[in-house]
Amino acid sequence: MIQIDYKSDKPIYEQIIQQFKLNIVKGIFKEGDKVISVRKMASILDITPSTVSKAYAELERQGVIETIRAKGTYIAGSGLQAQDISMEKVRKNLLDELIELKHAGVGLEQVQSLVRELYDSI
Amino acid sequence: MIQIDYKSDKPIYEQIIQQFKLNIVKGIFKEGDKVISVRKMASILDITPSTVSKAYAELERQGVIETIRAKGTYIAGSGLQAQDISMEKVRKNLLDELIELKHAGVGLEQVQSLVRELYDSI
Amino acid sequence: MIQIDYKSDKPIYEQIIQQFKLNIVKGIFKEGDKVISVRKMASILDITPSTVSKAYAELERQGVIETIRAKGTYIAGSGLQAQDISMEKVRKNLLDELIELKHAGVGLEQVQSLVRELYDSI
Amino acid sequence: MIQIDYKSDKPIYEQIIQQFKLNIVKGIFKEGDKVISVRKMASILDITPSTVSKAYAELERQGVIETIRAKGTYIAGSGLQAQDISMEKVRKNLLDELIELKHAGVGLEQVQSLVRELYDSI
DNA sequence: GTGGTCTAGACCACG
DNA sequence: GTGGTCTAGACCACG
Repeated sequence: MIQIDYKSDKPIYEQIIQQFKLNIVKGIFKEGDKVISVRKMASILDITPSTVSKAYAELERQGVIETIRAKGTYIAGSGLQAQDISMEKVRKNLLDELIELKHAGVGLEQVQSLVRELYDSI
Repeated sequence: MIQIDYKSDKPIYEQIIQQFKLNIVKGIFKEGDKVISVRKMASILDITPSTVSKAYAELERQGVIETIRAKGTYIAGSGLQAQDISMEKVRKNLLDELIELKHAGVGLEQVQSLVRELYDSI
Repeated sequence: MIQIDYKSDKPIYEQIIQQFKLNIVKGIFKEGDKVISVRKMASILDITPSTVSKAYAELERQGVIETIRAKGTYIAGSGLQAQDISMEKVRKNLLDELIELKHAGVGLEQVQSLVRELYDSI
Repeated sequence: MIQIDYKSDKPIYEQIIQQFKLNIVKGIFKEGDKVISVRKMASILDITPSTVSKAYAELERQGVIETIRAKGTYIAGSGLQAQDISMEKVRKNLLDELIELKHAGVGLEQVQSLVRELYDSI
């Protein structure tokens, strides 16, 4: 369910966050689903529980999951999620990549086609 | 010419690299233009020279600038540049942002429109 | 009568305690009223009886309810209750929120108006 | 500058956050002031750096401080801060204390007077 | 059993 | 020197 690239320069806790969002988009994680516990996730991924904890805390802050005391963690409803996205940050990151592409001589049409391909692959 | 956001989480040397590419795309920097020296750039931006050095080294590696011994550094021709772009990395980063957007419920058409807007603003 | 927010970070037993006080203030629970048993409350709220037990024990310690051996539990008279409030704790918690508000630039008058609104809503 | 009550049930990192806000309100910390480094704060308070780090991360999320890469951390402008306060949470916590007070028989006027006293003491 | 807090470090990129 | 990430745990309240 959760694929971690240990060689990536992207922090593990960020990879976990992204994988959660990916699984939700793909319909693998559905609203109300119980999320594997911090300890179990940690032992499966063979990382320390604090790293998983950090990811879960951020996911909760973003409204992606909800924690119920001493019971566990659950996938939240999609209602909460949409509003919390930091569009400003996404725009900036997107702009960074587009500068890279435009500088490399890739035209808007090719970019659009790449975007479509990637978006549909999600 | 070079705008640095010191509060950004993006490393300063990466910001310099990006600003060079942006200036080239915008036509502000043209092939054969002399590039300000490491020391001058460092004093203008009020940062340590080694940071500028790191940026220039990477720009040279990517074929964006060329250093001619004892003469100085120049903007390279666009021929060299195009091939060195790391499409793999751009794809990955683009995918990251698209996951974020799709999870937030932003549809492909809206994404395309955002991409067009940003691309054209460059 | 008793509303529990299972997603809240406030412990369930504390929520029960507060709901009792709220019901008494609102006149829904009156002196001498029989209080539902631990087991019934637990099954109604779908929580473990020990949690209800913990709430009742604290309510009794605070003089809000009284247990009469083998007869059951009852809402106590208001005489007992007033004195047991931990003003020190309330002051501290109140201060915490006021610091938050003052830091956010909310003036005393706005705070007073908010306090009035909330107090009257109880 | 930063007073920690090690006996308090309030987490240390939350106490640090609150002390920052208090110092800003009191004018002890001013916009642009350099904030003591994570390591120094940790050694002064005799706690582990990760706890200070957690507090700083949350303060940054709230826009109270800003981190400049490898240079250090600074008190942010008050412009950013006001908007980020979670009024919902403050309202809830305030309501909790007001229920406690109303249940204890404390009238609105007394509450207002207490609020004034505490607010002015900040 | 659950997540939250904290310890006491290590290693890292950045500047 | 700086903050960010991660380790490998301990202890805790809650249920």
